[in-house]
Amino acid sequence: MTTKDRLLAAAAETLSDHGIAGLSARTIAAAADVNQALIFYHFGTVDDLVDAACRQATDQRVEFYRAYFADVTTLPDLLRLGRELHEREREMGNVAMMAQLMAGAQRNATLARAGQYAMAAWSAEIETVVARCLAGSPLAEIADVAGLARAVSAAFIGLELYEGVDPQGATTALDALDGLAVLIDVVDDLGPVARKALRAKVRRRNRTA
Amino acid sequence: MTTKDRLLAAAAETLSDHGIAGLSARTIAAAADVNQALIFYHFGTVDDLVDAACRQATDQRVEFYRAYFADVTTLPDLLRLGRELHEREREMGNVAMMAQLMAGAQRNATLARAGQYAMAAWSAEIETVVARCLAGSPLAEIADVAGLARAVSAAFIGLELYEGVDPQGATTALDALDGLAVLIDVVDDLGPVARKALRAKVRRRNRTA
DNA sequence: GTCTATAGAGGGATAGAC
DNA sequence: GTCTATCCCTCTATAGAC
Repeated sequence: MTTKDRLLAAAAETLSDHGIAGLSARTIAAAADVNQALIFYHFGTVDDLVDAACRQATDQRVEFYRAYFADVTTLPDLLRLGRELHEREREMGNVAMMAQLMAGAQRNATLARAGQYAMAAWSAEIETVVARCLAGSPLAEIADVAGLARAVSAAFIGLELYEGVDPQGATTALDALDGLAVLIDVVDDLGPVARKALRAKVRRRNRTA
Repeated sequence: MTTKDRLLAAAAETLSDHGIAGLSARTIAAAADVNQALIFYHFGTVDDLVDAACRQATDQRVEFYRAYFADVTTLPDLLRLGRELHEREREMGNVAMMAQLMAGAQRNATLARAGQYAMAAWSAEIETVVARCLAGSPLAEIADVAGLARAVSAAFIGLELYEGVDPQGATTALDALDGLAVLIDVVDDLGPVARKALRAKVRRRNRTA
């Protein structure tokens, strides 16, 4: 493993372990067991290192899940995978890394670009799966899949942060969202008359919007 | 306005303006136009000041919206108020403050308590309104209102952070969530037979959960 | 590529005058 | 309560030896 790779891995790890407020060239170098000056030799600035590290970490995790996502064709399956992804990435610290990146990105142009990249990568992945699961359901006509995928990604970040301050509350929140899954069945079980009325309602809404 | 009050206001403002990474006794003191040493005289540590500031700011905003919430009795009204609240608090920087607080709270016990307090305050407020709006609807049987209120609060935080890195993406995300509102009508328009089937389905799910 | 050393700025916190 | 001055630490970044 090269020094550059050690630094990239350590930067992502430090971001999730110490948060954006505890991130520094020194803390990253210590985690990588690398001389502090090498950060500036290899990456120029700390921000540029963090930028590269977050992009790489995101690419790796999205790539890892691509195979799992490919198997998902129904919304209940997707919900299960979503919860599994939440648990696993929580342990891996990847969502935490994203959350801290997003917090730092609010007033930092370099991190903002990295944050946008990471959100776009996850959203695109989620979008294709949701679109596949919704094919044939009346929900496909109701939902803006691209927007929904972004909303889900953003909500993940918020839930991760909430879990950090109130784990019990976060569990009840996730359970409540799970519970809403029956709504999907309701729409899918709609008879032809009700479906037609629904379609008309959606059309009316889209015209006024 | 006393020095203490100036510091409280400046701390909340600095947190949203500079982020948790740019927060320091010196930046807060500058924003308050107050001598830096007075932070430690009045609050002991910077964390304790931020803690008090976030609690006070949250109390004030929740109190401000209580009257608006009291008028809301239907879910469409609630959605409108939610979006209005989102816009206004975004300008006021209150959601940004919350988001930065939550990011800092992940590895800081003092901020974690403040974060938990703020989330609980908003969630409690939202919970009572949602419960009122759902009264009489079959949704009341499906939804865990307490958990849902927490999920909504957490999602707000995530959307705020997302908006900071990709405003356009955040708008499509919010629009997509708005679009799902027709699902509420679908359930409310269900006939008695479908309602009974839905109730049975929910009971079955709750038994296995 | 990697190391030590250090410049120069900014950080939390305290002492002590007023 | 408020001020100045200061201690001592950590920060980013660079210079220069190896």
